[in-house]
Amino acid sequence: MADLAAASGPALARPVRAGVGEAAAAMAPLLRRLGRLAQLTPLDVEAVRDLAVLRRRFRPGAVLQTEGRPPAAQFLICGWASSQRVLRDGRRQIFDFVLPGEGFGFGPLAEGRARHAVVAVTAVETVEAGGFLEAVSRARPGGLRQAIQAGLLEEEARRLDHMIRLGRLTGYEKAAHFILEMQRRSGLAEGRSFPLPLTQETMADALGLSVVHLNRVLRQLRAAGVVEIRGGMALVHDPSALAATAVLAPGPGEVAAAAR
Amino acid sequence: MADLAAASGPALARPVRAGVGEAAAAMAPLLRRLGRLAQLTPLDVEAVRDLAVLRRRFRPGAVLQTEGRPPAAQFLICGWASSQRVLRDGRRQIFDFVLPGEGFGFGPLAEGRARHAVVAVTAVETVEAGGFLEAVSRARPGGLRQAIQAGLLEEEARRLDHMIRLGRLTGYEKAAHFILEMQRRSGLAEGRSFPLPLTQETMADALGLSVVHLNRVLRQLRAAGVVEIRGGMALVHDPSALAATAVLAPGPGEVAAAAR
DNA sequence: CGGTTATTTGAAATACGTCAATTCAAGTGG
DNA sequence: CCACTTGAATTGACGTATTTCAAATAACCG
Repeated sequence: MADLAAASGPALARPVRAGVGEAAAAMAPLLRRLGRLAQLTPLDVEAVRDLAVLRRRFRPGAVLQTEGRPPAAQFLICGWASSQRVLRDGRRQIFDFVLPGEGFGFGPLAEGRARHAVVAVTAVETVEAGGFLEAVSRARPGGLRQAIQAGLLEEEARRLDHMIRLGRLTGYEKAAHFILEMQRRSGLAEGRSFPLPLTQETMADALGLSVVHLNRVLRQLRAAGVVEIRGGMALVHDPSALAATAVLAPGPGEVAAAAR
Repeated sequence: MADLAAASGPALARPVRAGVGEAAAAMAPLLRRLGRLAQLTPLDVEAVRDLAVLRRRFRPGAVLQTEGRPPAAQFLICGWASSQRVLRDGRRQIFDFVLPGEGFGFGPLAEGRARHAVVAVTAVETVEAGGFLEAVSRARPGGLRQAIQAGLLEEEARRLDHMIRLGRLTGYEKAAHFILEMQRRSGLAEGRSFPLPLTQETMADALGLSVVHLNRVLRQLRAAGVVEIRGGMALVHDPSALAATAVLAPGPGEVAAAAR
């Protein structure tokens, strides 16, 4: 379990304005994801590209959104962040991760005070998207607005899966379930490997396990030839075994088959 | 753990149109709750009262909303329901409960297919609120729309609490945490007792525990003189001990004090 | 009252957490 | 290039939490 009180000192948010040169390229992950969620017009793409000027850089442990404060809509350009809460006695629960191209602080829940903190897990770059989004979506209700909406829907679905994972899966199943979700999310579900830059402590706090137990469960998955995590990458050796172990609700496409 | 496959047979949704006579009185719980969430105009109140004609009755176990189908916005007039999902092997996770006066199937998530089923836990009465809501909120953006929004925010907050409960609390803490949440939700937080019409099996499926273990944990809470559940009522003997055991995020009002 | 469902309890097995130590990997400064 | 540090991954031993199985009440309902 992470002692976050100790970590918050050296890792305070330290924004750094980036140059404008490599702006367009940096926004690629965001455009890719938004494009998958909805059809974007050339104007939408332009607007997103312009966000690059607002890039800010943070180091691991930096607090991107404080619990109890009104949240500001942001996109994550690169790196991973966690949405989490820490109890008084130090226990931590991670609710969700924010991957490159994903956003946080959006949605109707954005009004009032944030119910969860968002913390950089790796080095991270963000762009503010508050006022921008309002302007764009008001001008043209399609594209971007729809993409954000779709993103919120996915987040909602993930949270339900996460609750099942936390409440009704064993440690072994939790790990498999989590890795499978991350594979699907990475957009590299076809390949055998994808980036998973999380420490075991972080994963443990997401899965509601102790670090030691997670470690053992991962060893079992490795020994069974199912999946292996090494050097920030997950290597899926046996996709079907992974899917079978992760009692996951059938993915999109498998739904129709299961109905029969 | 509930074997819901077996239960679904005799408990199919069986709507029954209710008379119009006692209409106004029946909507009291709904009006009370909506009124707490936002300021309602006399016109709003009128509109809600008119919903009474659409009342439908269900028996315990009836499916109010099917997973995978497009949801229909509804209010629960009386009785309790659970929002849940059941795994292929019978394991069940309850995400949330719907109490009298609360709604489900609202929000942006309502588009597309429902990610969770809603099932009557007790005998239940509902009213459809789909088209009605659209009409009212479009005509006047205040009151009702605001109340629904506030309800969604509360639901969101509850889910985060639920995740912490599932992932990071012990069985003993889970039970206390849950009972405290239900007390606050009942609107009877001042009194020492409030209705809690759930079987231990249902609570266990919400808390991610086995029925047997929940039973033991409840016995401990009873023996410690903290709280007792009997005959569908929860009796809080020692409120401060209950709050201390439930590692719950401080309630509204305690927040300011904790900030100092 | 009889049949069903919920609660309760005991005993045994397992999953999981904690404590403590060791190994491993990646810097960092000499 | 080599100590030397630091943080993460790994392992063993042990204690506790939780589940499972099985059975015995107890409460409910027609």
